[in-house]
Amino acid sequence: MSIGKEYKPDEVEAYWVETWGRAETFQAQPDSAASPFCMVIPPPNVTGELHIGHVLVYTLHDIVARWRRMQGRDVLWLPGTDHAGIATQMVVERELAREGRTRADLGREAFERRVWEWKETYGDRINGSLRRLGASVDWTRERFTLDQGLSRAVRTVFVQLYRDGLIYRDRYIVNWCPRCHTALSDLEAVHESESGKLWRIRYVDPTGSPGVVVATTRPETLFGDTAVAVHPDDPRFQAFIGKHVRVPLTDRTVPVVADSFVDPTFGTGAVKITPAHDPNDFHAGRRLNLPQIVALDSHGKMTEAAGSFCGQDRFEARRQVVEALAEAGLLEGVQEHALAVARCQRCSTVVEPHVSDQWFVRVAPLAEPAIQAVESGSIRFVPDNWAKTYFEWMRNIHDWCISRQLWWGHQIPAWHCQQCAAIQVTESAPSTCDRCGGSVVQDPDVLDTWFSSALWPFSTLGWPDKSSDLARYYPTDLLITGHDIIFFWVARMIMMGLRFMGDVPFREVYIHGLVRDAQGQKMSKSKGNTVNPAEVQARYGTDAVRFTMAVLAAPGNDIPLAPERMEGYRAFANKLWNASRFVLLKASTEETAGAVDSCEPPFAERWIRSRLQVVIGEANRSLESYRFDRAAEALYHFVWGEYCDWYIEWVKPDLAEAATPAQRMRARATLVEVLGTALRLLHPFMPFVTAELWRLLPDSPGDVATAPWPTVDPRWIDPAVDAEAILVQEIIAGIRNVRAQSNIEPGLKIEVLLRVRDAEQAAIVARHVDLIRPLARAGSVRVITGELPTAGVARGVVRGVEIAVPLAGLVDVEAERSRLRRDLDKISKEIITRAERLEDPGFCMRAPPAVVEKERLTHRELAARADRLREALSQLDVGGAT
RNA sequence: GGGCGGUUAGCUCAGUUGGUAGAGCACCUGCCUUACACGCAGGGAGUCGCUGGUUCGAGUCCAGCACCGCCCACCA
Repeated sequence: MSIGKEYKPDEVEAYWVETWGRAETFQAQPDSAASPFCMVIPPPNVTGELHIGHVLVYTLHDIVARWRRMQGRDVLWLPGTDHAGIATQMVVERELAREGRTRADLGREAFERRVWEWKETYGDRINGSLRRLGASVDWTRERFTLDQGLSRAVRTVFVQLYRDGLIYRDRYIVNWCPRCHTALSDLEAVHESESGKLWRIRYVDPTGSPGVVVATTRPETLFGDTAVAVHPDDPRFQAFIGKHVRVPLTDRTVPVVADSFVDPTFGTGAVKITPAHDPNDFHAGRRLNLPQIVALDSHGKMTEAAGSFCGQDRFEARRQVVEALAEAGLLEGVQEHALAVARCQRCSTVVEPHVSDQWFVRVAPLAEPAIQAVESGSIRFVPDNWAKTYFEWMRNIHDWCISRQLWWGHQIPAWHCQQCAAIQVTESAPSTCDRCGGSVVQDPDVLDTWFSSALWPFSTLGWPDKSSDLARYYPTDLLITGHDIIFFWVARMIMMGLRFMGDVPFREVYIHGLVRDAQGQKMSKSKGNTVNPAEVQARYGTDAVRFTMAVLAAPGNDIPLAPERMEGYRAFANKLWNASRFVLLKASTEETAGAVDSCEPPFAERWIRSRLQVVIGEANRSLESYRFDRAAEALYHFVWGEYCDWYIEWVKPDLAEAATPAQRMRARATLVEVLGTALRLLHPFMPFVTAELWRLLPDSPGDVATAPWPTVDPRWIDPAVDAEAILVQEIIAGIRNVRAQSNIEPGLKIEVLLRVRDAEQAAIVARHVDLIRPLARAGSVRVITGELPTAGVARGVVRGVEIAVPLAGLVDVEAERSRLRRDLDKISKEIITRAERLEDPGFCMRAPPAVVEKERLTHRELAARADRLREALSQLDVGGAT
């Protein structure tokens, strides 16, 4: 076995990606007696690339998966990809555009074939990235939202919901993207605040009165006006209600109607009603039985209804209409006006309210039980404040427009009769119309991508068949996802799961933050601050990237990803590597001895084992509550701050020639055992380096991924030992501090004198002189019972233990004086605050006696120490003078 | 308009039940000490957003304010 000075992630990762990729390590074991633990992956876009946000989610998933697996659970982490309707179609259309073609040139079938080719070509990229991340998914159960099984699930759900009256078709005003040429759901129309204008336009009364001035942000839609509305109680307009006014630039007149939805305080108090181009007006139109006039077509261009403006783009038309109004003397004013513009989530085109035939899910009846499930605790959000967001949305939910005028997706299982226009909704194509016998044609629309995603937790497990996987793994245990898709995905999975499985789709939902850049800015391609996963994995190692994600994943917080953090955890991986290197070099000896068990565990061993139990407990508690950050931090601190910084240093003498064989064996065994446990604890976070090191351990115990998860052995927990070790460590640090502050040559062996507070401390120091001496680079360490010498020494104090290093002639008098003064200053301030507290009768009477007593003791001690410092200072002056 | 978060060291953030403010990074100083310079040792650094209240005692509990962020929304 050879192990280099540097951890080289690329070689190690390549080996393990290969090993884990071909082995069946991560295949679920449905026949095992182990209790199942299931997660479904939030499916990435099949033609997309893994971005840094995926790295976060999948790292968190994998931590849980590996941890649960090591705990002995039968883990199923099910992988798969999403067909991602609009997104994918756009990508392929863009490719076509480069060839100078459109999807219309190809026709639907050829276009669909083209997208499938894309999927075959690029679908593997995402899986390769997932492998390189170390994701321990069950590849034998991989799914795709458009594969046969899932498509059948989609059709089954659609048909059932239709028969239950929860899916309906309506000619309705929807969000329409004129560029993508499809309807969008409310969620896919993203509102952005922009500055616009509010125009005041006069609608004259043909009978002669001045008419009514309306306020609008969209003058170009006036060609679609079919009424002007005012508030029924608005005194300004009483005379006009029921009369007709002329729509500017046209010959049409429309009635002035009264409706209480009009806000008399806004604008002029009168509003034009354009039922075909404004959601509000659409409803008003339905209420008031107004006709619809379509002034804008599905491409956002003016129709013939706009007369001479016909064919113009909507924004151009707006300019020209305003101009024409001004010329006609009908423009009464214009003002700046902040408005929320809805844009297409995919292409940012301004969304147009558009009346068309669409399919909808009646959501309210589905939402009710979904709210219940979270209220009752059947589903738990982590952190739980996300439940509020969920409730807020669910309680105000609107029907969901699920039809898209796209070609890539699940075609709606509805057939239209070409003769009688009857609609049949069935899972497979009927041969003829069941009403008139005419020929039928399938509805051309496809379903919103999120429709199939909503079924993911059960469709992937075999539903609608009663598969054994479904029986064993549904409900899944945990869903990990971002808050940005709580409405898109989480809520809908809950509704569909409850409806079709009669049970929740998952018991817990962990909501992670968004990955941002080091300055906390949102990452975006346009800002150029994105982080490429493959790049950082190559630079820092996958384990470092993963560990960074884990340690930054504080619940409720976004993840500011700074390169320095990844550098830091690359160093940690290297530290672990080198600590292991030390252990392995010491352990790979020919020496064998049997007497290990018979000798008492030395103090350092008792300490590190005690600390180990504590960190195991901490890791467990943290993981149970999804505090990935705490678990990672605890492990980092244990490995680096305790195992490496103290235990390895303390144990070195036991490994030396001068030690007994039994001491050496004991030390080696402990080093290996504690390291092995640390490797197992770290494995979920840093799978590669831990797997490699575990493989190199003596007697090569197999794959760490299937090694048992450590459990706390309470017999080793010893708070007294912990406390004792802390005192010893602080004394060492105190001596080092004296050395550094007094500019004592690093290599020089010094004499150390200690004045302790009590017999207990004296005993502790006496017991551990051998632990103090080498780390303090001291030739001798002596406990003095009387006063410490005040002249010719460098001194310090820690936890009531006063330290003096006699160094005749070597003491830097100036440095020592300023140091003593600083100490005295600090202590004096502390004495004052404590004295004030003790003089406060309120404190003495009301605070618990123990607290008061402790305060009094500390005060006395500090005062005594201040005296000694003053003494030392005066002596220093005397000594310095000589 | 409604809702949800946040404000603690130069940066990013921890701070469990109120009891002398922490970590990582950055910074300064000294060390190639025989696992590791991706390292070792030491150090400096904070009016815990503001104002009031409860309390012997508030970063922590309460109220108000300020600023910042996010989400939802059919006020033209």
